[in-house]
Amino acid sequence: MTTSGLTPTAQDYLKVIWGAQEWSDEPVTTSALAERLGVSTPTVSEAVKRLAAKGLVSHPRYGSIALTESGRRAALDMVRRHRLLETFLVTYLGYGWDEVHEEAEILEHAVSAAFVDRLERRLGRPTRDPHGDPIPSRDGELPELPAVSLCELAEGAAGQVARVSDADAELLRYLSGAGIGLDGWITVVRHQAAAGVLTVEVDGRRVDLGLPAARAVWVVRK
Amino acid sequence: MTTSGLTPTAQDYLKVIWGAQEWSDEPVTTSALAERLGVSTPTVSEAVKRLAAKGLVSHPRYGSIALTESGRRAALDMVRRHRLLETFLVTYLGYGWDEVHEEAEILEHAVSAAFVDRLERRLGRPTRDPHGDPIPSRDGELPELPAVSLCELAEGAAGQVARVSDADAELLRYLSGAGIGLDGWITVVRHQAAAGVLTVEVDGRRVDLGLPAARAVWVVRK
DNA sequence: CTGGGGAGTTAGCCACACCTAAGAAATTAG
DNA sequence: CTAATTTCTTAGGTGTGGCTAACTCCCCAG
Repeated sequence: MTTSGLTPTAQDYLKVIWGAQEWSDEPVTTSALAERLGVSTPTVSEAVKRLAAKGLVSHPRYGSIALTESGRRAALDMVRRHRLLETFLVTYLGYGWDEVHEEAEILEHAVSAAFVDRLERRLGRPTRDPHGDPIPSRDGELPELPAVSLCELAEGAAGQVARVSDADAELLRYLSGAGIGLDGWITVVRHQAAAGVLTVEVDGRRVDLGLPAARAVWVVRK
Repeated sequence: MTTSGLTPTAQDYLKVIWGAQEWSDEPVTTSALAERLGVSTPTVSEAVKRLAAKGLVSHPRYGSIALTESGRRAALDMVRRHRLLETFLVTYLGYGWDEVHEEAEILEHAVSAAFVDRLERRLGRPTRDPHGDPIPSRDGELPELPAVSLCELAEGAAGQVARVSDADAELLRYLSGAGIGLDGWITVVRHQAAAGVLTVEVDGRRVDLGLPAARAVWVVRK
């Protein structure tokens, strides 16, 4: 219901705006959206104008873009679709966790609400996707998990992997190769801030992670 | 490969042209396509012009529209996608055979070639969809089944249901209710051509079918 | 063999989603 | 506090996919 009547492009904009809002305090700007969506700023300007006309976002001239309540609902519906689809691709079709994002990105615009509900039931109402991201409920609830980035962990501290950013498929493959996967245990051995390297121990093996990699891995302490 | 680079609309046109070519000898006209696609004739005219420019169809001015070889390949790829998806929706998500067509109609444009191949493997390389329609192979082979419409059967003759047209969901529900399903046995009891009614026997029960219903059911004799 | 009438195409319009180039606003620098 | 720079928007163009209205072509009937 909430996403019907929206074009795939509009759905994408809402999802990206939601993500930008969620993961940082910086204002959501035209250029930031253009960057993430891979389009020019005028294209974003026009699209945001259309979204505002539909009451899905607010955008004071030259100001920061924000979702309205109905915009947020639509965005979360897309996130729900995306994460359920990723779960399906892994558990039913045997995709790797590095391969699902692109496919889900397209499929999320194509499946019906009935499909999503059936899929959720069939998958056993999962609470997180293959990367550990929580799956929003049908009514827009999004469980918050108490995880922190590997970077936040002090030397000697250990944690269980709860979430890994799916933004970079290459990185996901690297992490798999290093033995890092969901629910695995990691101990931080040494911070080398200057070198931008974090040494961790996984399954008794030592692994050096660059800062981007370390930032992408979220763990639950202890 | 063969369908990539085509818009969903173009894919739909090709599929409909293929269907029109396949199921009747009548020339494929602009107005026939407009009818089936639910758009105006000028819209079809423009779209066909674009398809012809891409070498997917031939259309002599004011003449009949026909697929080229590459057009046929693309159309069959869409048919393959559609039928595999219908099979999936029934076997994995528990859809009824009357509910799958619409959903597959959208999904067929969204799934990747890799998805289709994985799905086919996962489903055990099925040869027909939930309505008995044969599923084209990846290289465009389409098994022909030796079935005839119920109408062709003489009084007293029996046959096994091999294929039911999925064009009308209402009709599919009616047939299910009457106990008619894939692989079931049917005996023709009486033709009443004047009344447009065919009396058949299914599971020991007598059922009266109207002509549209009888035409939609295909059986293998004996 | 000439007129209609119906089918098909062209013309001209709108919306969406993209672009580049140019102009307006806000912020930052001097 | 002006000036320069960055950022955003407007202007104008393209392609796809729709529409209605008007025109053109083909064919059949008289």
